[in-house]
Amino acid sequence: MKFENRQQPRIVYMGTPEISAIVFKGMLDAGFNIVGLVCNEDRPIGRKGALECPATKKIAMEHGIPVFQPHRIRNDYQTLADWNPDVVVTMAYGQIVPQAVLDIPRFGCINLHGSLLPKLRGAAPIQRSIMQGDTVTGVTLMEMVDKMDAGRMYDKIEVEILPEDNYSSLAEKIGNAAKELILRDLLSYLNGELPGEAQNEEEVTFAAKISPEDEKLSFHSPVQSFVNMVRGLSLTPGGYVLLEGKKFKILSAKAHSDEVVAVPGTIVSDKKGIFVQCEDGIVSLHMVQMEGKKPMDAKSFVNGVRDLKGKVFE
RNA sequence: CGCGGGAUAGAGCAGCCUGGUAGCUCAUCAGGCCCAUAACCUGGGGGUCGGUGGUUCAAAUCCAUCUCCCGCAA
Repeated sequence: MKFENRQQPRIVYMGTPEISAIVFKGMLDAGFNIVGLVCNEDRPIGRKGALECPATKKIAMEHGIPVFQPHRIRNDYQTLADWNPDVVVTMAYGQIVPQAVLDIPRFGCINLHGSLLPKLRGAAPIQRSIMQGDTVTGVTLMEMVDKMDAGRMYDKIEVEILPEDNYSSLAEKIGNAAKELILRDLLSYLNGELPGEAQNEEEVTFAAKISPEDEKLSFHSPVQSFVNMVRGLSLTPGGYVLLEGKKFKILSAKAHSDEVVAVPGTIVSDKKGIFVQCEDGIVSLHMVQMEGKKPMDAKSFVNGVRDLKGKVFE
């Protein structure tokens, strides 16, 4: 049989955060028959311990779509099986999907991955692409197999990374590209019109999850790599350095000059901003956030601190 | 009761411990200097000091309580 329209296939969508919600909502708006959402559990967010539900769950509730939030999909997937999907579409679900689940839908499980595979397999492709200074990345529609991001590739969309992009802005672009990709390809995929191609294992690179250590920035690096790290971590979680023992987040920064006039980390000027020495030049900090304070532009920060010039970031 | 920081002019902060009619930097307005300027000089406007009670002759400051914001941990 052949799927003639978007109402026919029974689709289960798996995804948790905002970027995934963009795709999820896009599919709903386009008229796909999504019979259920699988997302991670509600998590206590913030200081009050109030439970916050995933972005995708909010969309599902607005559309009256059943939601399944297994603690461990590895052991708990009967609900998904009961939905009897023809296909499972995943983006940024947040858990490893076991083979037993991959075997449920007769047309398999497909995933939208935020990189141009085989580059940047893994948990944080968007952040890592910025951190390593890439100027182009993208989204890949791929088959899910029992090995992380290793399945056949069916289609891709390239996304340009502009110098002013950070993780947040790029994630939004990737989310929209992913939406476009799934909308144009899903029926073709189900009808067997996308042959796909295997990934070249020799070109594989990995995008490791962002760990707390990754969030600590160092001025002992070239200006451009410093700026790329800041971009890759912004707006959340935000890279930081220490100023007199306190956490000082740097949410945006820009290369300023190639002068070297002090040891890395030294604030060489606090006129109209914060200018800090890096290994091979000076970086200008734009948005910053002191521990316990709101984010503010560097100029405002300077107004409230005396004798900032000459201090050294750790 | 998870730990901690904070709320003072449009913005960022100081003052609070040791109560006595509010100060700094920036922005803004006016004037000046200058070939010129985002630079510099002079002067001005702008604040019920988060809310509510209490102590006191007197509260930004001390006590109680409430609201909101943020960092960490999850």
